[in-house]
Amino acid sequence: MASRAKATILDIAREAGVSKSTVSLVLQGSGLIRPETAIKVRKAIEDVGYVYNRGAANLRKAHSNVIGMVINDLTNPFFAELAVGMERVFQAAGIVPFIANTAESAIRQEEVLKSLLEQGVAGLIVSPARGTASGAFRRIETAGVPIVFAMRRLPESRIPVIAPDNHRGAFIATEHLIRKGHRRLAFFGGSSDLVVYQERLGGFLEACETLGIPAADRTIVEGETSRKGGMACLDTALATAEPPTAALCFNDAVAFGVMLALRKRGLEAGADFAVVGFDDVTEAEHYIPALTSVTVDTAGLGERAAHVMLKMIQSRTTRAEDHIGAVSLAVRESCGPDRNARNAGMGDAA
Amino acid sequence: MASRAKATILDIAREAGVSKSTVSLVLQGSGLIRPETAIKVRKAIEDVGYVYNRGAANLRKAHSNVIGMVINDLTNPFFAELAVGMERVFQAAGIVPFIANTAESAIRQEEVLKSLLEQGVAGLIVSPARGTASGAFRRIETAGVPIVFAMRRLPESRIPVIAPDNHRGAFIATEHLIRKGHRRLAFFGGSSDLVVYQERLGGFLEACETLGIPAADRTIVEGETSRKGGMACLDTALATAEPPTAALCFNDAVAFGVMLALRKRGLEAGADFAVVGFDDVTEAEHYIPALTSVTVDTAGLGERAAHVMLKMIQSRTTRAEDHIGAVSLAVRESCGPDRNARNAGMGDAA
DNA sequence: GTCTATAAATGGAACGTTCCAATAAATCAA
DNA sequence: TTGATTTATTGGAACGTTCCATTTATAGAC
Repeated sequence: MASRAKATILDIAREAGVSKSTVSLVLQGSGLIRPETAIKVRKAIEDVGYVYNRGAANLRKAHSNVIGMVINDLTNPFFAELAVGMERVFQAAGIVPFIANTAESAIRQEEVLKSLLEQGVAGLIVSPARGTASGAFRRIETAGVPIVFAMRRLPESRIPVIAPDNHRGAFIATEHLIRKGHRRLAFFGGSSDLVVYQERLGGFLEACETLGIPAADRTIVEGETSRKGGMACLDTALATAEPPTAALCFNDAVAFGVMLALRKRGLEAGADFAVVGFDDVTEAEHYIPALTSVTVDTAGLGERAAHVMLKMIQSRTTRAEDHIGAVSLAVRESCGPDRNARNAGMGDAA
Repeated sequence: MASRAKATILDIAREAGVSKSTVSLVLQGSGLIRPETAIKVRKAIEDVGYVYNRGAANLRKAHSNVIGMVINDLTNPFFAELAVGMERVFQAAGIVPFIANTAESAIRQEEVLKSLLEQGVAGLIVSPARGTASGAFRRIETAGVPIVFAMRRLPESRIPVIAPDNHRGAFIATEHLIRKGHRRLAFFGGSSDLVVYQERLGGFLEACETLGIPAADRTIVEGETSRKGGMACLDTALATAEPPTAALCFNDAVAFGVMLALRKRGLEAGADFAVVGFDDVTEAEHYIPALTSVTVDTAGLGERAAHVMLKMIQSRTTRAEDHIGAVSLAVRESCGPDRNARNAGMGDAA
């Protein structure tokens, strides 16, 4: 059925009895072409089953309308939501973003970035993988390709970042736990090689400091940012001499893991141990018990990142301002009623 | 910092004091080049900050090493798992697949496919959006681009499909419910414009037929394939004169919704109403109560699809066999103990 | 020494577009 | 009619690669 070699602009020209330039003009929707000619050409395009060769075109015009979106963990619904937010604005701009997953591997990330660059992307939105080397984006910067980081940043990079206010989010969540009457607090999950971790842990520590929780009453357990990691964190923490009564988790996945581990021990989140998550994925409010979590407006940040990218491309700059999104606490069931009211002082001996 | 115009193969040639052909050969790892020359060239490549222009290359060689993955709902963890399975095998083959999301919109899907085609993809793995027109892939077929469907198929298309055995999955799940003693069964969620729906519903109906559940005791409620859809289905079903005591759900998202709605009514999945899901996403076993679900080995199907694609590209064919994956039932808590044992006959009066 | 065989490197055409400068056709003013 | 202006259309060079056919250098056989 299909013709041997794929049709080109010249085949169309021959078919329609015009020159290749005319066809090109029609393809670009130029107003310089007489309507009847345009119709004739469009018909020929249909007839020969033409598909536009963007690679050839880019050779001349060098701006490619492809935007790459590099995501560190596609199976985390949080990032899927981020992606969806971005897509909304790109779609409106007539752009199809290509998503690539790095599965939290710096090596894979390098391959992915290389491939995207070679493809001639117009811009890159990246949530860097854990353990990304500090120079990993040098190549991209010198290539002059606009790039923005979403959700995560690199230690000393000058690349613009779109992210939630992690410090404040952790602060208000911790404050909430303390106001509920908890005196021995934990911070679960994540690892210190992530800037986000430092920000969130920083907020936690500042709240402890400000509201009078001594260092001795803080338990910090690093761990994988997954359900499994959360389960391990709880086990570790409860094995200590003076176990915490509440935990702020690095993200919701960790929090779900903690709640799971609690249930395995016959304890219940809310009643026996307070749990707060971070990111507020859609699942959080449907969980049993519903998870109290720091809302970061994921899709909104995605939209924001996309807008910034569009602006950078349009103004052919490689610089942009950071954007730190507002956060709030969605209070649900997983940290239970006030501890003071229920059994004041229990466990405050230390 | 960055040089004005981006470096090309000629800049490298000048820098290294060789011809452009030599540089090209080095780039392709040809053995015809003297090692010392190759080293010299590679150094020059570094020095000028060269990035390979795959578009230009494809203009000559016309096979592009890009594979597109078109997915209908990225926020469904089920599809994310599918994507991850595919990535595993593509990565091993040194290919970076680009993922694009259609968000279940046929219009968006058309844009996405067009863009991918223009980019010159070597192949396409597609999970078609709901309501895809029957001719939507004609263009791609005539362009001679290999394409396979994953998870979903189109009514009368000849494009190879990689999917689980939906009919059998639904059959064994239904059989399980009947053997547990349920006599009034429901099928929740999905809509008849999806072939998958017809397959799953078909398995449900065949099991009912075979095991003696009369049509009058079957409740079929179509609905969105989401939590929300599942909640609505339960409400509808329980409002009937002779409500069902068990339901097979179109997928896990629907099942989660059903369990949520049960809880809202003070009922519990397992004890008061049996729920079985389909797809067995990782969340299923962590849910409370853990969801009984039809396991389809999502990641495995993803790998399979990727392998088939690779083979098609390699043998430059556009045809391949369908692959129907084996399924099994992961029995967990959401359909409770045997109904016969617990309170035999209750509700069997009708 | 020359002659052949092999190894290494090269020039040039081609790929499918875009876009500039140029041409051809149509319209208008005088 | 002639020239000037506007409207439509067109040829050709350029974009950055690959790859074929050559050329040049190196080595081996006589």
